[in-house]
Amino acid sequence: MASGYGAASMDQIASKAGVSKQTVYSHFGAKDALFEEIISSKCESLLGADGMHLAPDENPEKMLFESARAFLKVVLHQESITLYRTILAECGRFPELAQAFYRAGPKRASERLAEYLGKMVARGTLQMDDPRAAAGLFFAMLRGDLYLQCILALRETPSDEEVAAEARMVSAAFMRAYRVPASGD
Amino acid sequence: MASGYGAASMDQIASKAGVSKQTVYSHFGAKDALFEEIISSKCESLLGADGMHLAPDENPEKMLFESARAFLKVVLHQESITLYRTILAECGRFPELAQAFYRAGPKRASERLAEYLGKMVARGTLQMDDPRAAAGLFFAMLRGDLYLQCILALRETPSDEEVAAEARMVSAAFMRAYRVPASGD
DNA sequence: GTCTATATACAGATAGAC
DNA sequence: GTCTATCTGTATATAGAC
Repeated sequence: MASGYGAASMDQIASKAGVSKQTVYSHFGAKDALFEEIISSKCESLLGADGMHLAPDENPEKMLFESARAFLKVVLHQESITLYRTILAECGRFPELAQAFYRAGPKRASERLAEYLGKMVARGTLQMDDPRAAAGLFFAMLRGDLYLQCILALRETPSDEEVAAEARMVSAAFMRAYRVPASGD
Repeated sequence: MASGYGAASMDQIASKAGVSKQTVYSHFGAKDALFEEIISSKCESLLGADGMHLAPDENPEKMLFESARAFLKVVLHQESITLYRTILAECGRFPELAQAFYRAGPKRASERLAEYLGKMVARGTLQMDDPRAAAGLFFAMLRGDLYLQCILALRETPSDEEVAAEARMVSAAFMRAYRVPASGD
């Protein structure tokens, strides 16, 4: 994960695993098969367990804020960032890994939020034409400047306070865009 | 650009350039120096010329829509996507390239938009606490699901119509979040 | 099953002729 | 300045002993 597909040699891998190279080949057959197994496994373990608890009876801005914080916590984690970089670097050679990543992460999270937003619209708590598009925008806003700087390795992993502030800003902006307007607006 | 730093061999590069390997070495000295020259040059040529014409006297939603379209046109271009993937893959080995990318692209665009948004706030056309944060959210929304799918090579480059629709959706959402509320709201 | 030793290929970089 | 030929290291993958 630290070196990427090309730079990580089978010698290094065997050495770090404390076994010989032949043992690695006995278990996985070839380098590309080992790589696919590692990456698809990481997609599930890192992105699979989302911490979103979208209770329809709670205050929606609070729910959005907590979801935002949980999402940022996951995607800003160093392992997720390394995973994302690795998949992007090799998505030409291993297209199925990009799909596994997309489905386990962004797609799943967006679908769950869209379902919640749909309920809020039905209740008259929020107002929007397309809950799926709105959910996409919500997570897109969370992949903002802070995320970009972390992905590009231009800054350290943010503190919990910075993450909370970012989550607060995004959930507030989302609410301004999709709240139910007061009468006269 | 098509292979990335590790997989692109100096033999291939020399062959594609129609010269011998020694000629490449005479001009650039080493592989890393050649790589840095290519990438930083691409950062400027691809991201430097932004097509944003932010006229303060025009309708702000129209200005935002046109800026959104121009931004998407650039970042969804195949060359920009390849550049971004390459920089992410090598940002550990070449941190200064990530900086050059960030400054030439996201930072520059965001600063220009923030300046425009500040003017709109001063005029009372828009309403927001932090124009820089709002500008960041605007471009973050444009790096949404469509962008993510292109980056991950999960779909083809979108048509002009799809780009326009995405730009329309984002500029509309931005306006809903930052418009000046009517009296009574 | 796991090891050491090796086959084969190709990488980045350089020497020296023209 | 540009070429061909070569040095040196290291990669993936395999053979065969224990």
